[in-house]
Amino acid sequence: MRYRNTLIPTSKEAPSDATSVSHILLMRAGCVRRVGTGIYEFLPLGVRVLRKIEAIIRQEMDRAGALEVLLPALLPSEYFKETGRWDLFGDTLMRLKDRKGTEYNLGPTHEEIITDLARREIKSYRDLPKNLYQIQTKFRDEPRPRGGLLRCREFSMKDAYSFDVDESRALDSYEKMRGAYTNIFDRMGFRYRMVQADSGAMGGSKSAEFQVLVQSGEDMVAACMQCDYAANLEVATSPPFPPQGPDPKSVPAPEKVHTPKAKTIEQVSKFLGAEPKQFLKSLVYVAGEGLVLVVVRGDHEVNDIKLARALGVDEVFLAAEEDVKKATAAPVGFAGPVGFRGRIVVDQDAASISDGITGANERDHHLKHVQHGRDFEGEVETIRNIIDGDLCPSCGASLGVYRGIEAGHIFVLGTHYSSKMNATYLDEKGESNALVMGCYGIGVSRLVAAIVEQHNDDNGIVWPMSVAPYQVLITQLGQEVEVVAAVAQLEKELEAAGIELLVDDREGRPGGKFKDADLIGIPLRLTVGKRSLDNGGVELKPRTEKNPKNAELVPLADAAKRAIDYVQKALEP
RNA sequence: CGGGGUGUACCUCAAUCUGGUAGAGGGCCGGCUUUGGGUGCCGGACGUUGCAGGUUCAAAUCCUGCCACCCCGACCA
Repeated sequence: MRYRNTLIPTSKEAPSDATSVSHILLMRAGCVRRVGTGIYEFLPLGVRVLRKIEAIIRQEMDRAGALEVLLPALLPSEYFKETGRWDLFGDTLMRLKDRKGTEYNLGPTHEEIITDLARREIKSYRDLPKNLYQIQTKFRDEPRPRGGLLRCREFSMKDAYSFDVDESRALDSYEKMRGAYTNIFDRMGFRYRMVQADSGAMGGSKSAEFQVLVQSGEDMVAACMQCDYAANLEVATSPPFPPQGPDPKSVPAPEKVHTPKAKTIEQVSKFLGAEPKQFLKSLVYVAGEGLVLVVVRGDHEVNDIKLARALGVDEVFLAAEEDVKKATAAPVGFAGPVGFRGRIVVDQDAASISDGITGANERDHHLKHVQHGRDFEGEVETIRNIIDGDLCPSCGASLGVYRGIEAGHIFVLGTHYSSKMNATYLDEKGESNALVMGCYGIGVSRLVAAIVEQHNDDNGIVWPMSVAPYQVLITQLGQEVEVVAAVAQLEKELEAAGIELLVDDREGRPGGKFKDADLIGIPLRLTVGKRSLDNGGVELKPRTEKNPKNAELVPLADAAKRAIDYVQKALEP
């Protein structure tokens, strides 16, 4: 492809509404443009990346035995009404009516539609197992789209659904998908972890997320530095700390101390000369109807989702200042479990402190020598966030906490949808059973952004070869006859070898062309100019090589072969 | 939905506080110059200042209402 014949509108300046690296670079490199909040158009360069990603996904899905289908995006409301998700999805569902007033929604995901297909077309155990997938546009009225392609209202997703005779076969299907996903993310050059996730919402029995590790990620993941253990922060665990402090029997009775104006853990610990981990941090939460006093170690933080799960409620949030005053009879900052009338929940690592410091429920006062089980009662749960340095529950090594982008999610669904929609098959005995399902998603357009988040430098994008919009870029400097001829010769040889080639044949100064080359991030650059030819050939420089002086000068006759070798080597597994 | 911020040329932004002919840089078109990391100069096109009201001799600027977008929190590929 000749640059003059394509449309790659690059820009020196970052758009004002972009904050994430991927958003800025995809815009600057002319890959995408914003049309509305959470709605993007793909320009030629961006589409090529998208198609590369899709091709890898298709290959691996097909190889795992999945069958590609294409379901509609425009869905009559009856399907979502049948499972109750017409109401459950709430505002997130994009709804519309036709001229007759019939209700529709745009598909946010396709469990209902695929289950409908299955109940019509899959009748016998002989038809099983089946795994059907599609790559298709999804619509969700997100409360807050953000980060460019990272979180959109219209986005491309690969979704697959497996159907099996029973739970154990469903697990086989799940394992196959796990393997396919691993191949997919490996081939795209990601740094990622497969993590345990909270599978509650979808009603499934087993699930894992594929988290791409980047600073700008929305999710928090605790991952072991030694073994494979990795878990979403809301499900991550760590072994209980050994009891802290002196022998419990030797601890004197609680003693009230005056701590004027010291409210935060930091202030009080400084005032009393104690460490934060000796504190019983007490927080008042609203959970369902009532208030709950939550106690964690001073250097720990409460995880709201873990807390809600422990309490058996949908959600919890910190009580307002007024409610705290009412509940503790003291200003915020002096709450404590001793004498607190109401429900108390204690984190296991706070419960094991034998000699703790905590609020006295009285202005400017704290209590020393406080001990769970002796001085106050409270249900013991694990409700704190895992932090850097906590121990791995699997192997005992150190955990690290990372930010991640959820790029894929795999679930065993069970019969959640099939039983609601009466999707059954006949087994060998002629008995009717519900199909056992699994579902498997990958955010395809999100992957474009995730790749850029992980593969960039100060000058722009650095595409991995497997997903690069073009594999090789020829930067032509000058329009002299011998330069034009050399470029044409290289172009012919490379295209004959099936290399995806972009030739920057534009007029313009070298500086600008080099800047654009780095920005759009083609993995290998061949520079052809009068100077290089006089020096003996063309310059070959991988995008990963930052120093232009390290470009390699190769004879014109060898250049094409060298480039082809480079591309092939980069594509090897 | 709560909190914070921004709307001026295709893009990035000044001018708004203190009302008085709407500007710069980049990009784009034309010319000269330059030619290995965003050359320099000259000329040119591009605007209902988000929308609707109001105040005023006069509104980008002040007032009221609305809309859009971005960021921080509760959901998700």
